[in-house]
Amino acid sequence: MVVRNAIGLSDDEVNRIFRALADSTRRDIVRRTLGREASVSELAGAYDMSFAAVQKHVAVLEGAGLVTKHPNGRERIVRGNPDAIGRAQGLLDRYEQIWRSRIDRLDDLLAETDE
Amino acid sequence: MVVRNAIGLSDDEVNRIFRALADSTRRDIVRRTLGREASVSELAGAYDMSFAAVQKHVAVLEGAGLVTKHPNGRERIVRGNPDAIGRAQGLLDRYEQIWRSRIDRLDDLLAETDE
DNA sequence: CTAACGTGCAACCATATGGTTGTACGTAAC
DNA sequence: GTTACGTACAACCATATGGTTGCACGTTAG
Repeated sequence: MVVRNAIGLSDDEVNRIFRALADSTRRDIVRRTLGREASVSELAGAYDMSFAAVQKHVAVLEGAGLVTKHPNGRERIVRGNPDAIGRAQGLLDRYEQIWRSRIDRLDDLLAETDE
Repeated sequence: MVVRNAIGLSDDEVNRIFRALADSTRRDIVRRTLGREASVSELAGAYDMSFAAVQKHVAVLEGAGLVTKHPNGRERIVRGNPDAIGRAQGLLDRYEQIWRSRIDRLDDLLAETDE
């Protein structure tokens, strides 16, 4: 059985999401395609690297669910997926909650000391 | 000159933050040490891998600013750093903003069509 | 003082990652 | 129909990553 967290993502899916975001080129592709969809070759033209390299970056993003690819004639249209961003935010939110609960426990300790 | 984004982090710093979060063991260390600080060997005892491996994971997290390490006798106390989590959230917020601004532009288009 | 503990670090290994070039193939344009 | 375009994919390479073991060294306990 695959372990899933509260957000409904497996550990592996979370790994892929953060891994995909850990590269400047890929973050830029997400930014671009969230604002306005683009074909793979259109994206490739924007970076100083081979078409195949950009193609790989898009594949990594697609594997993480951060973008989707839709065939359109001979082109593949890439669109940023805001849902995946939301899921990543949800993950970070949980860390903040843990931190807050720690603060609460510290407050409890102080309250006890006051008694 | 190092390029910095609106959050005040260089591209490289952002890479390190997401890279550090792209590993289940490291995310677990962050969770643990956000809730309650722990020594490196205490952490090492919690995972089925060598002390050195855990030590490396802590080093990666420290390099990303996600945890801090404080000497205490012969131990090193590891604490999760909630500020770094907040910065990562700030980054994802910007993506959401881009998405929203896209929606706004689409709304504008529709509004024009309605006229 | 000596033994045990906690840590840091180097060397090593297998695999993953990020890039390249080259080839093949469907689609569009002429 | 032929040519050019957009994409996919394989092979290859250098480097990064995630793990190991072994050793050195400061600190604490007996």
